[in-house]
Amino acid sequence: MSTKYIKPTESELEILSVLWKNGLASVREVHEELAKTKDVGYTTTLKLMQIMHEKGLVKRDASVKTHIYQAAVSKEKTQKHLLGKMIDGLFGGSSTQLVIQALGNHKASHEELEAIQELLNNLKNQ
Amino acid sequence: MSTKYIKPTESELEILSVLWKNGLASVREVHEELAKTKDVGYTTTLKLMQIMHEKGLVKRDASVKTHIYQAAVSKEKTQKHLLGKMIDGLFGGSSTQLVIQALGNHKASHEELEAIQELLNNLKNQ
DNA sequence: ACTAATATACGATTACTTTCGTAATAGAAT
DNA sequence: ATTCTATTACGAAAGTAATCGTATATTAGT
Repeated sequence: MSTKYIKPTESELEILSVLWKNGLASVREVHEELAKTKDVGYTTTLKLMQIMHEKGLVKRDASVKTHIYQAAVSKEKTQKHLLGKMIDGLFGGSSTQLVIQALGNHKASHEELEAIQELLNNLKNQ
Repeated sequence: MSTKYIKPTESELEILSVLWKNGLASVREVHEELAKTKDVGYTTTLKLMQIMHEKGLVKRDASVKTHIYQAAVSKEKTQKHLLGKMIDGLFGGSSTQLVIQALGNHKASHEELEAIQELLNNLKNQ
């Protein structure tokens, strides 16, 4: 039995992204990062991170005045969940369809294409 | 200048999926389909489809008693939009990262792998 | 024409998300 | 110690999404 997966909201995902990049961060640091691309108040970020803590999406060290947060859910698992949901809901369960769309619409460098080629070779030889 | 993209909500996406599959459908038909996997009332589906009509997500023929709906947004464009958003938000802008995740986590048949290979070859030769 | 069945319209409620103001608290500076 | 500053806590409001009950309208059957 695994604990229920909690789907982060969009704003929560933004915060998780910062934490995944930084590892550890105070509310202030997360907020500064968000403020670069978004017009939002400090207490809003704070509140969201508190809610995320209640939900178990982040952990925090509250032993010091300025609480230090970190993600409690892994980037990979979250990606996997949301991707799976998208594949099921939008691409009829076919990851291939999604891959084709993704490759078709977004430019990839030669190195990236090689990386995919390698993965593809592995999958073929199974 | 293009008209603003309207992001369908999750429930709206479910309805769009039915319409993309059926082409044309009444509220009743859409509802029956949703009811297979979801516990929801008829008027809820109706209301959602009315809202979608206001938003321009669906078209309808209201000249007959039982209105006939169809999607007003294409599956491909919607996929592209949501995929792009996901790549930017969750995969650091790298479609390759997403492709690798997708291929790694979800089984693909030999035929599907070949289809991807072909696409890959095309991309390489550009 | 009347009744039953099925549809739409619409408002209200509930739930969830995001927002921020204000108060309380802790630490730093003087 | 007092003041200033940065932080957390908390509650409430605003915004968005989903739900459904009830009223109204339309059609088909008798």
